[in-house]
Amino acid sequence: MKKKNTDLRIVRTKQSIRKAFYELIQEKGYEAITIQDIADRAMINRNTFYLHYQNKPDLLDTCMDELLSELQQTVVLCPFHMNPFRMSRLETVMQAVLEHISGSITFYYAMLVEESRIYPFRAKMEAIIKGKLDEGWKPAQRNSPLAVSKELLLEYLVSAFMGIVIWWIKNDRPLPAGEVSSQFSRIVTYGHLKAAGIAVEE
Amino acid sequence: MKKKNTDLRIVRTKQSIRKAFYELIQEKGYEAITIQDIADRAMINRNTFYLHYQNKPDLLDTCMDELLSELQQTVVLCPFHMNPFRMSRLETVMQAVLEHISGSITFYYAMLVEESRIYPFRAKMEAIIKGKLDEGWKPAQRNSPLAVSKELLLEYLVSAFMGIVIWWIKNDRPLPAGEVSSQFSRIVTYGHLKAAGIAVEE
DNA sequence: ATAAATAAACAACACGATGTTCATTATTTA
DNA sequence: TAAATAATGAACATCGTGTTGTTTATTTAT
Repeated sequence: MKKKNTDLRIVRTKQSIRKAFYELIQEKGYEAITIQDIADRAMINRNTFYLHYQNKPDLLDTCMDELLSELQQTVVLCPFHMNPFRMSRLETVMQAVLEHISGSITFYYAMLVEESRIYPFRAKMEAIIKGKLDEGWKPAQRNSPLAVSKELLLEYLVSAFMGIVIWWIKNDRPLPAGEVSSQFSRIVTYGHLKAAGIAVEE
Repeated sequence: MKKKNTDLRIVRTKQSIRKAFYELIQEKGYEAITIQDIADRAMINRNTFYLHYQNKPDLLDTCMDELLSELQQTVVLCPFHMNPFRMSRLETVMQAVLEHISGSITFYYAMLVEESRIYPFRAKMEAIIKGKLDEGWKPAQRNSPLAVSKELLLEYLVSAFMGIVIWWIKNDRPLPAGEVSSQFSRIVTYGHLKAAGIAVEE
């Protein structure tokens, strides 16, 4: 049974807060926002904010969960084959995600891109790795049927690289460095099907 | 010409601040640290902190740059072939990075893992993607010479996936969603060499 | 060795944001 | 129409920040 906020004052206030928050996030970034900012923009008293949310992180959580549950829906309902071209599983999911994101691009921008301005460590580290991987590219072969943009490929490599590194740190270094390195290298080089020895429904 | 801090008081103070900061970061996380915390731990007056650093982010920046310039050194000097087994370029760099990280594991943990507790959006989104990709795995083939751990492979896929998504958002959607999806899918499936039509020195 | 320079300590302050309390006013629901 | 409750407005204590003086201790230069 859903607790329904039948009182119009409540839904109206919550809406204004949410709207103000989204606007402010893209104007000055999450960190710089004060409760007073939100109250001013939403044209409510600052106390009223505390009537509905515990604090700023609480509001953020609510917004995140709201949007991510939409994403969840989008992804869960995502069929294995969604069109006549028999797109792969990954391709299908990726496309669905990108299209969902397009509908709420400013919030996703704030959450995923702005974030790296406040915690620039990951981005700085990525830049170093990227610089190294960027050395020694050979020019693309002409008319290669599979050719992808260099920029995209480089981003792909660096992201996977960083992801594995962070996974390794988070899980308290479950494998020796040499083992991780060689497995990573194999996946990158041969693709996930061959590398894994795993069959994935395509 | 290097500006040398010949005054022992300065180097001593800076060292204590740095040490205190590193300790506190792993004890309570960056966000929760106050200047007073650092001053107490370093056994200096709070004002003395402001004599050397502008604020907390400034101190963080200094520490980051210090560590990342070490990483830079490690990576730049990283030879293309570092051992008789003819490791690939990626493998070599990965191994060097992991070994470097092991030497400062607590700071890297704080910067790369703890971060996601403060900005949990990316992690939450990753979990959704991971859940979807985790469906429909087939068991690994026995004795596959290239077999890698499922956990590592899944992390690899999700990280690359998220990296491309963020790249796409950050660069103001430079390609249509369908194009990104199909290129991504190709790289994952066929490996970067075939997918790119690019020869990379191995 | 001594004097000038300066790092560090100590106290005080203004400022801004947070989160809470309480009385009052406005709006909704019964 | 009356009771319930959402919203307002003012006040307050608390905390962390960053700054400004003054005094003490240590280092550097003469």
